Amino acid sequence: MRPAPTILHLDMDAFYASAEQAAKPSLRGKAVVVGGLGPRGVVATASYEARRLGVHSAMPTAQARRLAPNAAYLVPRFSLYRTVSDQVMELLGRLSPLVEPLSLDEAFVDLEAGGTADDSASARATGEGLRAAIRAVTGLSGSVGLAGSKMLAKIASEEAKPDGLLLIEPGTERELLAPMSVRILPGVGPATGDHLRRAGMTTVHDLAEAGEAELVRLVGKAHGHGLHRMALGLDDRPVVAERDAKSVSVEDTFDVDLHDRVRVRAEVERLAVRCVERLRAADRSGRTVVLKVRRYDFSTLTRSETLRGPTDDPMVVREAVARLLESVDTTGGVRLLGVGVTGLADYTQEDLFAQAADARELAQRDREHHAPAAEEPVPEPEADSAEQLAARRWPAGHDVHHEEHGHGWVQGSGIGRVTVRFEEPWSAPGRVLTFRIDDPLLRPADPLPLVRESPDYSSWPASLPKSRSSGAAASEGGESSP
DNA sequence: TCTGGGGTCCTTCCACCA
DNA sequence: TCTGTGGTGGAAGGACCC
Repeated sequence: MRPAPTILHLDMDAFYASAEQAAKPSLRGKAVVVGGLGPRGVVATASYEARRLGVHSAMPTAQARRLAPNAAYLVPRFSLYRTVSDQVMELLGRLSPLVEPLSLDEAFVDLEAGGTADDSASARATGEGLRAAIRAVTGLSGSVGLAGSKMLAKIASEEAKPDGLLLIEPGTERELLAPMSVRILPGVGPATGDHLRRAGMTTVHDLAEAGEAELVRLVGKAHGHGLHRMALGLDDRPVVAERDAKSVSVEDTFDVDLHDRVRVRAEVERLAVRCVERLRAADRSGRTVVLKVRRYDFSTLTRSETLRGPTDDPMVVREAVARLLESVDTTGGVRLLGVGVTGLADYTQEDLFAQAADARELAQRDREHHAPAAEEPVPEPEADSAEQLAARRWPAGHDVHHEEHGHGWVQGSGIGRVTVRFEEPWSAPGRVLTFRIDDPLLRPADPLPLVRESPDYSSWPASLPKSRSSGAAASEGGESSP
């Protein structure tokens, strides 16, 4: 029996950029690029207006600026996106206990498990209801794909974009997939795509025809087997609600390559502490410590060390990465450093005190053999320019509050000045004023909700929404917009 | 042109052990 | 005792995803 199309895939449209446009009336209908704004930044999301100019995610921001010099360039505000994401996920949770989030803006839902759909008609109605609910509650649009499997539901939502819904009727999968590029299949990226193309396979039809043995020969056992099944439209992976993280890591790309070995070591230890903070915040510990180094030529290497038991002790992780760094040649320069912990557990081993002592002893011996720590020159912090200081204090796109002018956001900063546009998500586009970066009346502010009058969806999806005036507009102080 | 950050999974190689 | 074999765990790298 063919499965009913009751796997739903939701994908919010240009999520970060749309959230920024919803928060900033003056950006609606304009090209907006959200991503890293430094010399080595890349685009996280581009609004559809920016996409028309050729800007897309993962593109270096410098290249995007050449293509779209007049676009608004903003740094991501994850706290805002997480708030909106929570609202969306909460709505999905009403449809089924089986919700599998993939990221802040994407999730699978098993509608049949939730009893909210059992055939094409009910699935379509639920999908349309969901899109309306998301728009009402968050002010943003999402695209919905419905199919009998995760793979097809995801392809459907991709095809439905932007702001649409597509249901793939059972029985039509192979026909639909056949002419599509192999790149549509999950797990086929640039490398595998090239590999397959060189073997003469460019469409899903080509893969289905090639047969499993040939695909296994080309791309390996696990991948080849999966690829062949997907090319036939077969995918029985279940929607999995809870997924435990398997690793925790932090990494930094430096605006300028690091050459000073002492500075490299200091950065690695700083990352180790940050990594452990994250680990502890998640109430986890880990056994394998990983150091990642990307060199000046973009070559990347990793070094790892497995401890006797899991740890969440910053000292232990710091010392482990310092040992790992010893085996890495950093002459020529380092562009990125990362520290991660894998082999996660919910406990730490009692023995770890001993382990920490061992590590300290090792480190001590190490120092005795090398230059004593106390005599190591402390890396001189590089002097920040006034522009860097301003950009750090007033990041582009972040909310601010001015005692006289009310709520606004940073449009730009530099040379001791910060430019603010005063507007709220529900106001008309506002005016722009410039202040000194140390203006005492200006301070950073929390994002405002994107929707002022949030309708009551508390009994959704069982009944139609009733209008309600919510506390969503509780802006600090409650000033009206200028 | 010049490539982020946070993850997952797979493959290969090697050492160790029975 | 020597040699082959198969399993397992760790290390390293690569591809992919959002």
